[in-house]
Amino acid sequence: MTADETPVRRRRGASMADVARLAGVSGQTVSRVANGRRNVDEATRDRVLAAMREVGYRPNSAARALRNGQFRSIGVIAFELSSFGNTRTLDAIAAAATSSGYAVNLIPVLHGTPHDLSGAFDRLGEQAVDGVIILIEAHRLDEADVQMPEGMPVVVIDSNADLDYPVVDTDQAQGSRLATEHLLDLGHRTVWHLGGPEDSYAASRRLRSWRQTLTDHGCPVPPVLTGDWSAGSGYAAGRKLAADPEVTAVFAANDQMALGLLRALHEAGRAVPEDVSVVGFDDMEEAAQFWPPLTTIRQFFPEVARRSVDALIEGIRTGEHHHQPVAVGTELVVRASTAPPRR
Amino acid sequence: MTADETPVRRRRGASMADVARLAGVSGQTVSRVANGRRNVDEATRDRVLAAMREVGYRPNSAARALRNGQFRSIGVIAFELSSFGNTRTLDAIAAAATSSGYAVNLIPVLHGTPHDLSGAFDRLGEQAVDGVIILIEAHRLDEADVQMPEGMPVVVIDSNADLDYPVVDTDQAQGSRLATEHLLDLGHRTVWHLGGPEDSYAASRRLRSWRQTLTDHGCPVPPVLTGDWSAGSGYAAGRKLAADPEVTAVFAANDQMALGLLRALHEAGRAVPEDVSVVGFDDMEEAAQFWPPLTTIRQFFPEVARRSVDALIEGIRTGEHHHQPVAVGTELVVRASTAPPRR
DNA sequence: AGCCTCCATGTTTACGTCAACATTTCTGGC
DNA sequence: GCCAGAAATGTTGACGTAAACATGGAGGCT
Repeated sequence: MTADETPVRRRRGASMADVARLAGVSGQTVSRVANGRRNVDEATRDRVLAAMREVGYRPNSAARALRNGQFRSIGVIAFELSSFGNTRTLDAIAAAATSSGYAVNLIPVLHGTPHDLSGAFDRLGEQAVDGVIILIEAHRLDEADVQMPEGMPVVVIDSNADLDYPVVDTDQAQGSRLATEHLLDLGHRTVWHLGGPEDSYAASRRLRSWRQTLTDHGCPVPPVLTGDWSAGSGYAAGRKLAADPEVTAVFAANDQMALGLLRALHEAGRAVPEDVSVVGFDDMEEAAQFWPPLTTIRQFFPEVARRSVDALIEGIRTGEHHHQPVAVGTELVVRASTAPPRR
Repeated sequence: MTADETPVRRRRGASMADVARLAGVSGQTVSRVANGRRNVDEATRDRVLAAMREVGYRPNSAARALRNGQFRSIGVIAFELSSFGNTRTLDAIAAAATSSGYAVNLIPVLHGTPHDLSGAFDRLGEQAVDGVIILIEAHRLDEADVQMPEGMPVVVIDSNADLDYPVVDTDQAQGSRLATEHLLDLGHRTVWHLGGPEDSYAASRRLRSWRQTLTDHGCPVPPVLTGDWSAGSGYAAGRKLAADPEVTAVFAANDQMALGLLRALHEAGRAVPEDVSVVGFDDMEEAAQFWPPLTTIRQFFPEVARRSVDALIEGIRTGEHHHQPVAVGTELVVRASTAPPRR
């Protein structure tokens, strides 16, 4: 946090005034050219453009933001990029925001950062952003030194839908059902589940839908194993599953845990898919190269990102927001890790 | 790109003037309190702080930036976050920058984006950043619609060292040597290499060092296979390697390609590590859960990020930069994918 | 007491941009 | 050739902040 006192020797760039002087026009005319206004004479415009090039003029976004009262920038609050889904989503958000003319401010959540005394404001309030997309579990925000300034437009990804913010997310329930039914359709008696952390809404919705699907099909509901999204936790859980000969089909709540699960099964000498079928969730790029290649549920991150950015920009524009949550569908990708149960 | 014309109804927040009025002091005193200056009476400070809280005052970063001539924000130009290393680095950069009081602006490089007509300035120039960290191959910048404004401090990660910018990076050569020598030490006659894309400096340095190491040890240098960092390309290359019984040890230029390589070897019925030993590079979190767990070269991304951010801030402060490239060391992590060659 | 210093606080101003309004120049119609 | 109206261009001011400078009062020293 260290507010640094060292003064900065900042060579300011050329301003509109400089361009105006050189082109022999008023600053306002330069402004008009810079903003692509139509009411400027062709010859004048060319002269101004030339002057701009000559002095290397760049609009000062701070002045612009001050004048306009908005930054043309959106903040993305992310906890850990290490999670595959968040990374993909962030990437897609950046692309979507850029194509809409917005910059992206990445706001990491650092816990345990005792905030600097004097300033009574939180980090987010100081950020130069017009709105925020929250990419982490909402409840984590409480632990952190970030709190939502009043009146700041917000869109939430991966959270429960009863928040007072618009929510955009993958349709977890649909994906989960797809995965579970795929295994049941292959003839498995039931499907085990390796869930994500309990404080994740995405994880709990996947879990709920898996349970519901089993119930709908009249299948017994085995006990749930819980991981933390990491491959390591998938391995730990996998060792237990591998030891149980009853287990013939497992739905892991993400691909990374599925990877650890695969390792545990190999180690225990249980063949995939002959002895045990495995389905993941996400369809990360590597999933196709797992051994065996992983059957999984594909998420459409760019779509989620596009919708989120659009909803946020809408909120910024109007100051209002729709409360219908947006759910983006998923797709089952069948690969070699699933097969009918051995006789 | 669509520069949108829709006007925005932006409810401005409280300004210093509002706080000043409420606290019965001048705006300047509020400014002093907000910036933690010492020369303010205790009682006055408390009164101002209370007023701030009451009106929900937040400093306007645009005005601040305009006044100070700097944004307290750094830009990170990244091409694709999908690459594991870049993601980790970005994450670490965000943490490091935040802890130094800088915000992070994510600037994706979108190719083929014809820039909006009127504005003659490039995207980066309009970004509200004091400096830039380039996370992509420098030559890609030429293809993109981003060009470096003159006088903008820059730090480059993963590039050739003869640029006019400070370069911070993992010590690719050292890591590559570690990997190669580990395999040679185990008794392998030589080591094959599955390289990254040719236009990557990191890849070419890993390749060069691998070759040098073999030469130093008097080992034959097998032909190089080239991938594009993706697991899929690792698989494609792996199929060729798996078909050659001469191959007993492979050094893949990153873990993702190593994953594809492992799959290809399994598919071909060649046991790892009994028939073929494999070493990766990166030590991504999943590497420990590959089958078999992958021996690999660990990179220290937080260290790279910390150094980059520090160097950039230094450049922002002084306007100068050191040209000594910074190389962050790596570490060999031995897991189950490597063993002495079968007799 | 007289004077000087230090410190809290106030006043003025500029940072770069652009909306709003003011002014000038052009166009066309009669 | 004159005038209305449109189009091009100029002038003023405000956005919120903080540096520079100004003021005024308390306390210390001879």
